[in-house]
Amino acid sequence: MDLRVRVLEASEQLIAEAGLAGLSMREVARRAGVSHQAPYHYFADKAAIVAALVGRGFAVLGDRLAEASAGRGGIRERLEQVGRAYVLFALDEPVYFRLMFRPELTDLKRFPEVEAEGERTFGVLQGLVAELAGEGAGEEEREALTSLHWSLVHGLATLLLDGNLGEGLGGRAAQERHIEAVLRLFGRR
Amino acid sequence: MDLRVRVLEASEQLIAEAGLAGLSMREVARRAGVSHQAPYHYFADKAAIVAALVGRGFAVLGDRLAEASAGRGGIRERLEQVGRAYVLFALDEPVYFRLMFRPELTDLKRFPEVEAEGERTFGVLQGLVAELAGEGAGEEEREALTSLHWSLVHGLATLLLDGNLGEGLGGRAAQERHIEAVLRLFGRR
DNA sequence: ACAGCCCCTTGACACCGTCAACACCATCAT
DNA sequence: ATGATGGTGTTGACGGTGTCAAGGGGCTGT
Repeated sequence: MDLRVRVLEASEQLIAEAGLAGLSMREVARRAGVSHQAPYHYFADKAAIVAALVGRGFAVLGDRLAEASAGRGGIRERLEQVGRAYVLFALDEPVYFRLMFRPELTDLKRFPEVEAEGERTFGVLQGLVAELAGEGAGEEEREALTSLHWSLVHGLATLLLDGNLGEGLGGRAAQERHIEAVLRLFGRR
Repeated sequence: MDLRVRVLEASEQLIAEAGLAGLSMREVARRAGVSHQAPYHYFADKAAIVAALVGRGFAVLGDRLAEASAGRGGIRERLEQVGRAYVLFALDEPVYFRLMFRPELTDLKRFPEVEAEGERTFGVLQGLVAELAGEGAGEEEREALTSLHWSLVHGLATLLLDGNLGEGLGGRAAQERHIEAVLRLFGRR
């Protein structure tokens, strides 16, 4: 099989096992069954591996958000669907989600195509918010409304993922109920 | 001067200059003007240094939140003040803020007193939200309301800090205006 | 004078990311 | 058929890291 994808898969698995700090070029090579330099034929350096994973993450999240936003219902309902999809993505794919928002690992400016993928993903939310704001809204208000929605789901996702929202939210079921409660509260406005 | 605090200050400065990934035990020792093993007399390992900084960060944030929550005005106004203080803390002390929510660096369970400091800090927000919810509210609803508020400000802080909210928010002034706009939007409910 | 402790140093080890040089092997033009 | 080429992988080295182990020097209390 293509070494390139083997490297990516080994990296993902390694992070899942040993955490972000445990990602090691040499261990990845070992798991892929090649010498410690082989991965360098496909990735310029460690940051490039991370960037590739981040790109994948953005793609998957983008798809999920697009799917959620394409559902039936009014703008508010669809926006809530997108928010739910965002938070659930973080819980489903903790490795990707964490990687995507850990700028000290990648400097995405070095990888413009990944950055572009990120903006495409973000665009889904942005478009929906613009629709909600209506034609008459000024740019500033639209931006604030976007930040409001994004901040809420992003904050909820990260806090939940890092276990900061109390120990009562141990199981997946409790987390999902909590997400629903928060979204419902937010939607009542 | 106490080597312990010199180590902490060198660490903080080093992170500010070289980023979280740039924090190195040996470089810290070098900057403190001691041998590479001297810091180990005060900190068991690298994670212990980070934990000490995190504790400091929680203390400072806790003070700021307490101050903000003690102002005049109704619950809603004070809650907004607390939210503002939270986001501004992230912008004022990016090193601390980032450290505080990067669990792969510390495993706070190893440092219960730091964890406790964090919970104390969190308690400020929690208390205020409880007041807002009123006596009649159930535990679940109170928790959801807490998460709602915390998620919003936490998400806003992290997205702003990582430069994810668009390039137009380069300067501090623009950031503060944006924060106000988002908080105003959120408060209108 | 001497034992003990605190603070610190020196030295080693395994591991890391990455540069440089080389080996293999399929492809392809001659 | 041959020889050059280029993609794919190797081995080896370098300087850096975190941390363990051992020792050293100067107070302090006896």
